[in-house]
This record gives sequence, C-alpha cells and structure tokens, in this order.
Amino acid sequence: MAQLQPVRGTHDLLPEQTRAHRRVTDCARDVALCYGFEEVSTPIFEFSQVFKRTLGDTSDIVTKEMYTFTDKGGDEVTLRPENTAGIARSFISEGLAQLTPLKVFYNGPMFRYERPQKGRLRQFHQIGVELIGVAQPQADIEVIACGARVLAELGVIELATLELNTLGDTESRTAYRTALVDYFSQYEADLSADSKERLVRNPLRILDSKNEGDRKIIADAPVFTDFLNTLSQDHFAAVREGLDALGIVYTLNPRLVRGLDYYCHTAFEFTTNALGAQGALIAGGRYDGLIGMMGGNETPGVGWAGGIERLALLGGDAPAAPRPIAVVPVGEEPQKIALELSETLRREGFRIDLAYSGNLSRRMKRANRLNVLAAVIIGEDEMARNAATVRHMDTGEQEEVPLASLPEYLARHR
RNA sequence: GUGGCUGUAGCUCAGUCGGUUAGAGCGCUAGAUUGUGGAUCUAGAGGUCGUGGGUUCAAUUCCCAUCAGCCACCCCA
Repeated sequence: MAQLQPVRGTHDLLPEQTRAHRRVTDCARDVALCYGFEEVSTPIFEFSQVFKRTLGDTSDIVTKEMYTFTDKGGDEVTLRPENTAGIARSFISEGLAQLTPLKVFYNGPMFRYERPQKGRLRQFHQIGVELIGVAQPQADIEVIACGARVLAELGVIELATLELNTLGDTESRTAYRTALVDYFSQYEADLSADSKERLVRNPLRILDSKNEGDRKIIADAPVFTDFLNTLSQDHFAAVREGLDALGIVYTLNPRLVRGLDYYCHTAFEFTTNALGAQGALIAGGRYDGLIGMMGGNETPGVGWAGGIERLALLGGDAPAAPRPIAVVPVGEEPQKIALELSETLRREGFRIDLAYSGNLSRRMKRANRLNVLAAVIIGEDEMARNAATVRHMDTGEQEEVPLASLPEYLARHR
C-alpha cells in the first residue's frame, strides 16, 4: 500500500469520479457553446518562458510551484500551472489575431507543486474561457455571466458568491502600488513576516492578509478607488451596470487581488465557504497587457478558470452509471452466437455487456451487479426457435422474442 | 514552505494501559438453488496494524524518522 502509491497530490479518477468530472466539463462546455465559445486544447507543457514571462517573476506560481524540467534536447519546459498563458501563446504563434474576437473554452489538467489539501491538488483540472480582442466592458460582462451560468447549471450557484473588484489600468495601478508601498513601509516593523515579503513582491496582497496585526494597519491604508483614473472608473461602472441589468448579484471586495501580474481592470471570483479554505470555484479577470507582454500586438482579453475537482465536490453525488443490457448465453453453441448478437445490438446503438463465463446463476448475478436494464438470455432452447428470452430486471418479467425483432423490441422497452 | 491531527481487511470502523491464533458490519468468493439476479441461511478468502529504524525478553501498541491524507496558515482553481 505504501510501496505503490500515486505521486503526492495526484488522484486516480475511477469511473465514479470520472463521471463527476464529466458532469462538470460537459455542463461547462454546453454553457460556453451557448455563449459562443469554441473548445480548444493547448499542450500540457510549454517552454518555461511562456509562464515565467507572463505570470510575473514574483508570483508564487513561478517562484515555487512550477513543475519545470530540462528535456533530453536541453530545452527547459514546464507543466502548465494554468492555461491562459498557453492560450495567449497559441494566439500569437498560430496567428489568431485575424480571428478576433476569439472566444475559446478549454478543459484539462494543470500542475502546481503545492501542499495538498482537499480541493487542492498537484495535478488538478480546470475548465475555462477566454475572450480575446474585445476591450469593451461588454466582454467582461459576458464572461462573468457565462461563469454564473455554469454554476447555475451545475446547481451550486446558491453555495457561491460573486466577488468583484477592479485593478484599474496600468497607470492607476502603478500609482496605487506606489502609495501602498509608501504607506506600509512606515509600519514595516509591525507587519507580519508574510506581509513584509509581500511588500516587495506584491504589495496589493497585503490588503488580503488575515493576520490581525496587519488588519489594523490595513484599516487606514490608502483606498484604491481614490487612485482610479476616469477610464478605469468608467470601465468598472459599465461592468457593474451590465451585471445589474442581467440580475447577477455580486459583492464588491476591494481586497480581491490577483496573484498573477497580467491582470487589470475587472477581477472577479466565485467563492464558496463550503470547501474550507479552498474557497475559489471560478476566478478570472481582464488581462489586457498579456499578449503584448508575450511579444504579440497589444490585444485585450478577459477570461476565467474554474476548478473541476472543487465544482465536482460541491455538486454532490456523481450521476449514475449508464444501465447496459446484458447478453447471457447458456451453453456452447449459444456462446458462439452471443458475440455476434452483441455486436449486432451494439451497432443498433444499444449498450451491451456480455456475460462471459459461469453458469446462468453466476452470469445473472454479474448482470445484476452491473445494474442492467434487461438480460437477453439465449440457450439451446431459444436457439432452436431463433429467439431469446428477455428478462426485465426491475420487474422480473420475461418474454421470448424472435432474434430478428430483438432490436425493435429492446428499443420499445429501453 | 510553517504549525497541528490522523494512518488497523477492498470500504466504514472497533481493539490491544506492550504479551500467545487482531475483530465487526458492508463488500467479495462458494454452496443451499446442475436454465435465472436482487432477499435469506451456511461456509470461506482477505491484514508483514502506512513504511523504516530504536527501546524491550516481547512492539500493531512506546520513541524517532519517513511517506501519505486531512485541518489551519500560505496560495489559489
């Protein structure tokens, strides 16, 4: 048991969990399609530069959480810790600028070297959308509405609250950042160790500190709204107006900050308190500087990512496994035609499970365990009559049906 | 990365104040029922008590380390 265990923070997805994940991804994909997004996939690893350049040299992800290695050709590559950078890279290298506005949906594994907890894994899975090439607040609104809709369709919207903030444009944020550093520097000695770190790495993060001492200092810190220029204010106002018009409720959270450098203007997060400390279900925002930062033409973008494991945990029980129909041969000859019969029925679109071995009792037991809808029993007797006995497992009723009309019969009783 | 809790059968958990063959329920296998599942009864399989080391006549039990899970911090999805 201890000898052969999965790598820390990774999980096997057995049928039940896979069904739970698929419910989330299928639902999200359907919703995203409604909003005009198309599904894409980018590679699971990229050159490390893709992430280093975009996520910020000081972000936790880059400094301590990336799975980075040198491949046999000497290239330094990294297992993707998130998918926005990969999409942006693809946008540039595939020349997708001519397709703007580009709307994509993705789903897949991400990797972060973190200390595992429930809802926090080293290999985890995300769904997400990106809307690239639209600077107008309509894009922010549409993207947020899409996220809200995914949660609603999953039936977890009641457990979530939408938190909203603006990070302003670069000009506003730089001014605010400077003011914050000035302010907190006065109290540097009283700040928690974490916050002293943050003072140099990401001063905005101090605002989010849970440390009590920090909280007192934070109470009198400069407020971002005082530093927002008109453009930033207008953008944020328009986003709020749009959400109001759509009836999407949100709470303003001035302390909502993004860990990644490329975000600006709208930042939002659908959070829950039903998962302990792992509260973020869907998080995203606007990243107008990202594509330019990577070397493409300046192109605005907005998007979000959602944690599949977290959404699946909240979503309750996995959907039931599909109920197949069992083909149960009894005897040598029937055994031979059972394979053929199974294939025929499968071609007709039925989900067929063949009872491989044992006496009839054993095979029926197995069929029962698979929760089959019906058992198609075929023995010497039936063969002689070119028929099969169909037993409906829920009622226990059974009926002999000519082989030729079996598909039609089963279709009626499906 | 920091602090804490936990680790006994496939699953959920009892138990041993250190002492001979470690238990239950569920599940699994077989039989009662040689062409009929689910219910019932009977029998059976399954554990180096997470791993490694130490203390001891003796360790699943005590100590240390390690691995893993969980909780909080951190970070976020």
